[in-house]
This record gives sequence, structure tokens and C-alpha cells, in this order.
Amino acid sequence: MTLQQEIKVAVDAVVFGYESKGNLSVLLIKRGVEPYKNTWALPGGLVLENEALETAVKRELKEETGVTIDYLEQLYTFGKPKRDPRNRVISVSYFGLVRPNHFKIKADTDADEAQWFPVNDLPKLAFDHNTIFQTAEKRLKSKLLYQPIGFDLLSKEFPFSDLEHLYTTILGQDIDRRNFRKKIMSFGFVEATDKIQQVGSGRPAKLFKFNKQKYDALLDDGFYFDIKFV
Amino acid sequence: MTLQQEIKVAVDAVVFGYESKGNLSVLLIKRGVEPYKNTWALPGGLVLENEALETAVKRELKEETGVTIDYLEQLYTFGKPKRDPRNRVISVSYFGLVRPNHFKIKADTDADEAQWFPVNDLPKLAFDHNTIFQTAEKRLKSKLLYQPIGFDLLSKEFPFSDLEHLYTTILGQDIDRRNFRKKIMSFGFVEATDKIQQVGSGRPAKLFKFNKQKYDALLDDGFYFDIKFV
DNA sequence: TTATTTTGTGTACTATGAACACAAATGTAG
DNA sequence: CTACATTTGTGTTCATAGTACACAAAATAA
Repeated sequence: MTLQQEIKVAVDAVVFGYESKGNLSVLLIKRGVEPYKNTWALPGGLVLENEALETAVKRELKEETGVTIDYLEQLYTFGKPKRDPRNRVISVSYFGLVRPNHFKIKADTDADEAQWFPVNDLPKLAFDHNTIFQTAEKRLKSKLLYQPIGFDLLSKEFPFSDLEHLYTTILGQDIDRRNFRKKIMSFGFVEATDKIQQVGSGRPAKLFKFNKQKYDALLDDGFYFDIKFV
Repeated sequence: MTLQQEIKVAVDAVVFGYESKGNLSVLLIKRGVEPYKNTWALPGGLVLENEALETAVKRELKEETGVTIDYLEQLYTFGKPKRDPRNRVISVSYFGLVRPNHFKIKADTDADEAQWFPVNDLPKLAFDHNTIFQTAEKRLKSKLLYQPIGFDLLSKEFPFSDLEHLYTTILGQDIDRRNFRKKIMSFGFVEATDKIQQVGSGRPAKLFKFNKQKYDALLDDGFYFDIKFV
């Protein structure tokens, strides 16, 4: 009943990065081998014989881009028979976020092969990677509304406006700053520090930080984030 | 850099069924071959050479249990190197729901190998299938609160109390019947029929049905189900 | 005929969401 | 150095949605 399989297993990662003021980007690499040689693609590759899936993603990311990941979760597994023109390859895709300070692409060996692209201006990608990207983008938007993953795209300490801009950028809609701030602060896991930051013109901003311990404690109580009102 | 792979790809399904009055069950099969011969396991098996993943699940379900699925979505991909004691096998798991009238297990060939088990009284399962089950149960609970998947566990026409009991059973908490009914009806995609059903003692109940078209139309407007208050 | 079981319904109170504008602190341009 | 532009920071009112709560109606069972 069970034919001998010749299916290969790959992992691919959709990694988002955010630079202040509305720059949401995705990390891509330019393929050096056929098929799709010289085409942009998501970082990723084949899983090794005795390697866990998540280990494989992290390894590939490090090898291909040098970027350090701050948040990583499994996204979806794509397995259509013809998604790779040559062999049958199923791809377990991952969804990742990086902080601005982990944003820089490594300067050595194949540095010019990896690059950040703004999400609104992506090239045509290899394989079904555009589909994978869209799935990730959808996940990012919906997850932002009920889990505090946005903080993994910001520095450890950030002005409140960074958080606002992150939300408006990703969701593509304006928010009321007073209501947003009131709501976020009501959760109790975002705390003001005593630092103040001045950037360009305008009143200097207090810096805030995300308190993961408090968040985890709330989670145990069946807490639900829920800022879908934004 | 890329060693020759010897990884096999399987699919497994966690299929939930619901019989009236608080009986939530999962579909299991008894394995006929090593490893884990004679141990209960989730239905599933290896993906064929040119077969889509979802096709594979449906095929395995049909072959092993004869049950017709009403709702199916991908759950998670499990890929720890030692999850199968013999070969490296990654499992793409699926999450399924069946209506009561599709509940019966086929009577032919290996019928006695498939069986419904109440979720609160599962045996120890083969491989990491207990983990897979737990992941599915969690998904069922959380999904019930923001997507109307509960209807895929009921008959096409059902008394309102069936819906209530479904929610109390799966979530494991009581609900206020008046508020629940008010909320569900406010969404507009549950409609009363003109049929009335009498079961045992008590006042006979109007039958209701789920209107998928109306639901889909709402979805396009960015509608969010949200009955997490239950 | 009485008790038991299940369905069906409305109102008052509370909490949360939504809408809204102006002063404070700094840099920048004339 | 003064006026203007830019960004941060903050409260109140109104509308909507959630929550708590009890009893009558229609049937069967004893």
C-alpha cells in the first residue's frame, strides 16, 4: 500500500523586521543555484537527517543571512506536488520577527545575497514563496491583535509612538493615540522607564519596556490580549 | 552542505465528533503493524509520491475509518528526530470535525480497528500522538471562540440547546443561556427553521440552522465572531 | 393531576469602546 | 531670539456591549 517515498523536507522562514516610522520589511536571499537561480526567495533549505525543524530554520537563517531571530513560530506546511519543479519537496514554513538591533545583515561571505525588502514592494519570488509570504503577513496582522508580538519588532526600550506606528503600519489603519495608550497601559505589562529619548524635533519621549514576566503571569489566568478595536 | 535526506512524510488527523449531551469524542485506530502494534493511534499514514497533503489525509481517513469529514484544516507539523523509533518521519497533522450523521464507522474490513473515544478518557497513544491530540484540543477550544466551527459538529438543523451544550462541553464551563442565545442570534447567520423537534420530556424545541452564505458575506466585511465571553 | 424536564424570553446595571482637542517640550527657520 | 513646526502627553462624555438574573410555557413521566 505504501510506495517508497522520495519526498524531501525543507524549511523556509518569513522574517519581518521593522525600522522606525513605518518601514516593515522582509528578509530575502538571492538564490545561487538552480532552480530559480538569481531569483529572490525566502531564506531556508533542506532539513538535515537528524535535525529538528526549528534547528534547521535557525541554522539556515544564520548561514544565509547572519540575522539573529527574536521570535520564531511555525507557520504552515506547504506540500503541493509541483511546488518545486524538479523534486517533490514539502516546506515547513516559519514566521519570525527581529529587533532593530539584530537587523543588520552579516558583512562577510555572501552578504550581498541577503537583503531586506519593504513588504509593499516585493519582487516575484521563487517557488510558491509569494504565497508563503502572504500567509505570514496575514498571520502577523491577526496575531498582532490578540498577542503582544509587536514588542519583538521593537527595541527593548522604546518610545510609545514606536508602538503606535508599528500598529498603524502593519494594520494599515489609523488609531486614536489616547485610546490606544490607555488600552495598552491597562494590561499592565508595559512599563515606563525613567529614561527619556530625544529624536529630531518635537517633545522628547519617555521610554517604555515590555515586562514579559507580568505578561506570562496574566496568561496563566486565562488572560486575553485583545486589541482588535484599534 | 546538504546531505542526502532519508526523511519520510506522514499525515495524521485528529478528528472530533460530538454526540448530543456532552459527548465529545476522538477517532482512533488500532495499529496493525510495528512499531506500536496493537496500540491506539491517530488515523494517518505516509503521503504518496504525487499526492497533496490534504488528499493524503482524506484518503487515509477513508481507508482506515470510513468516516466522512465535514471540516478539515492543517494543525501543526511535528518533526522531532526521534518521534518515530525507526525512521525519521515528520508528521503534518490535521484537525477535523464530523457531523453526527457522518459519525458511523464503516462496517467492512477493518471496522473493529477504528473507534470513537471520549476525549476525557483517552488511552496512551502511539508515537507522539498524545501531544498531537493536545495541540488539537487546544486549537478546538480557542477556535470555537472566534470562528463558528461548532456548527460542523452538529446536524444541519439543530435545537439551540445542542449548541449550548456543545460550548459548555468543549469549554468546560457554564454559560448563561439567555445571553448566549442573544449573542449568537445577533450575528445574523443562525436562522430559525419552522420545524420543531421533540426529544424525551420537556418543551419541544425549534430547530435552527447555520447560514454559511450570510457568514461568508460578513467575513468579507472584516467581521470577527468573538464569543469569548461565554 | 401533579411533578419533572426542557425551552423560551426581557430588563436593569455595569463596563468597555469610541469620539474628541489642546497644552507641553523640544528643534528649526527666519 | 522669536515664531513656527513637530511630536508627546493627557480626560471626559457618550454610546454600545456585556453581565446578572427569574419565571412562564409546553411537553413527558409518575
